[in-house]
Amino acid sequence: MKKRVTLNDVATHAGVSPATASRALKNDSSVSIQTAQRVAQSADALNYLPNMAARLLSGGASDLICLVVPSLTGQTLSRFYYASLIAGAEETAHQHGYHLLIKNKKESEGFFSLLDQQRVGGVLLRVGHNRSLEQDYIRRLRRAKTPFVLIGKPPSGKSEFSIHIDVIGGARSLAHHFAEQGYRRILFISGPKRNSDSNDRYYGFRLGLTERGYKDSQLIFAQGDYTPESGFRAAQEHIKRDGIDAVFAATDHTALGVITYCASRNIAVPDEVAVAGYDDQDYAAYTWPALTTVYQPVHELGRHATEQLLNAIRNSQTRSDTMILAPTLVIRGSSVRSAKRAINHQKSVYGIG
Amino acid sequence: MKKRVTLNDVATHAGVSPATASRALKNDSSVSIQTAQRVAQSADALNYLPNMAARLLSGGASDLICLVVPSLTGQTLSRFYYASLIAGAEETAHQHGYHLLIKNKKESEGFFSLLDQQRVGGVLLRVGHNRSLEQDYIRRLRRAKTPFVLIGKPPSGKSEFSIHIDVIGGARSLAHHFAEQGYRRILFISGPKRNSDSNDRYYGFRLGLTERGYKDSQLIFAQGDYTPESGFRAAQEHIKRDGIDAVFAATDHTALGVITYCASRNIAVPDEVAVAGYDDQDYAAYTWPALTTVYQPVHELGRHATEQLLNAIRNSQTRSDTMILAPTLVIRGSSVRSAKRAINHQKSVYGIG
DNA sequence: CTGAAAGCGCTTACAG
DNA sequence: CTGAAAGCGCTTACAG
Repeated sequence: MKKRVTLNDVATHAGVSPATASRALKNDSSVSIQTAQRVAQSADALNYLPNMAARLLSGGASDLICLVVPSLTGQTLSRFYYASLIAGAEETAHQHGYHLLIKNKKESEGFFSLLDQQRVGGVLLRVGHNRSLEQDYIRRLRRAKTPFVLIGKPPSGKSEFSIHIDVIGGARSLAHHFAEQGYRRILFISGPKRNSDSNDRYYGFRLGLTERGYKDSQLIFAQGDYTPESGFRAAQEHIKRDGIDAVFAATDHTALGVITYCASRNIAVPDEVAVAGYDDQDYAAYTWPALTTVYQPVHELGRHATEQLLNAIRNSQTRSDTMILAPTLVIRGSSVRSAKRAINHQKSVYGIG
Repeated sequence: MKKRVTLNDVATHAGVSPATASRALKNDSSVSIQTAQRVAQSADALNYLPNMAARLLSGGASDLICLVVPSLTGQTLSRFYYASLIAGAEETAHQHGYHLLIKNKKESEGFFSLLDQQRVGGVLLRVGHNRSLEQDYIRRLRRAKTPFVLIGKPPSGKSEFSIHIDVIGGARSLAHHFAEQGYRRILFISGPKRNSDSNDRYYGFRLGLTERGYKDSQLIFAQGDYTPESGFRAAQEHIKRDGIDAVFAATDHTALGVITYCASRNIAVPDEVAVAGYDDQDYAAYTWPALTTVYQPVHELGRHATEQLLNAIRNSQTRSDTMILAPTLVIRGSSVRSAKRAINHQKSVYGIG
């Protein structure tokens, strides 16, 4: 069993002191270029890997990044979203030699102890679910001087680096699409109360309708919770009673509940009632009819957030920019009323000739 | 800014040496009970948290657990599955004071360096996708003497601790259900080639049919890849040509493609063709008709795997048991041929009748 | 630009 | 059962 190679070995090999080797390896500008090169070569030749425990103990930086998310299983939305987010973050972290730690937001003590011990080099914090808890996190992060990036909109009043998807814009463009199709009485089925994503979807959707001259009375709000069941129920309660001709559900899952309700009651989609969702889940192209929805670049969100964080770590700069990613409206059969066109659309989706 | 409290502080407070305090805190049997209690109280009183970097550097054990998964985004199956698995593992790890690291299996160098440096206390390795790579992992894990638990069936010939869901049993019980319903010509749509899960679903399903007296010629195999699209295509190719009256898709996603195909061709489900999937995705209860499927306790899988790993870490015992979790057959409307009602629904829903 | 030295906070033989 | 001491592998003032 060969001994692990240490900084000392590298230093000896390069003919310098461990101190110099240490500096050279972290690109300290005080080291001469030739020395730095020599050390780099030696490290390479010996296949040197720094011992993180030692580095950490003596005040060095950690190569761990922590992604803090709300419960992975709570809402039906979450699994899809967070798996993509984690994948994007992990991939990017790995490319830069970092490792990704996952923490549940509600387990704050565990996280804070990590922070107090400076065990993580940076933090990705998903926000928008529990402002006061999130404020606690931000406070602790600041105190620990640990770089962080917020995923979602930052709690108001603070300026942090944050990144989010333009949810309002996505919902707005969907409203414009509905307007083009000429729908007159529209049902919106929300996610859980106080969920900022759901609120933004409602806000953007209403904004888009207003811009197209709709009146408040043409938009009906139903409380939902992101589940298919809540979509089914809201459809059941409102579609007939309120003469609804189009439904925008805050989530594809919820839209699926609406489609199921319509199927069970012989209500033709989209000809009697148009339906749209949000998220572009895996299956959205394969419901019947295929579901109009908004694609969110969640994987890219994970990537960019991590890249920004690594930037902040390396430059120890505290920027407070906001980065916004654009979603994409995906129009499918469930919201396009021209029957023939819809059929053709289906055909092309499924490669039917 | 208050100084961090160290082992030394605890030792002083308890009136013992740091060495004794260290031993007491890790329940070394050589410490007297009274001393151990006193130290524990002091640690409590001072709110002591061990410095993991220091512990690690001096040969102590890590409080990190690493979960190694194949790509989180590759197959459509994966997101649902891995988000649940991660959630179960994270939750359990946290309860025991451990932190969870996520690694992509294909990024093996990063993982191996973690291993070589003894930075992780234990590893959860998801297997069943790439035997030779997985063998490499196991070899390195053994060499590093790092405790690990395999999630999935272990590569043959080796005895390791492993845990998996009884996929064969789940598919078998679904076959029995199909037999009860009296279906005569059955289409199976697989996942990707060489995917062990998919193979097990096929194997178990065929076994179940054989047990009920079916002949080989009554079961038709179609190659799929877990996507809805592959379900649509396989249905298109086989259902009419081969006179299929029931379809078992290796995944709910794929089953959804089959249902969509049937809807697009006015084929009544389940009255003309019964459909079943596997996984019990969030939406399975909300397709039309609701999808018969097999629920897999993935969250529990994550929990149990982590618990077993922590056991192995604490007792430094090398067990080689296999733990098997039972799936649950969930019978819904898509496979139960009861009614005129269903036919009428179908007709009106899709504007036939 | 470089080196000698102290120190980070623990663990673990080694003595008693 | 307990303590003194060395050491884990790095980083970083402090001198030059």
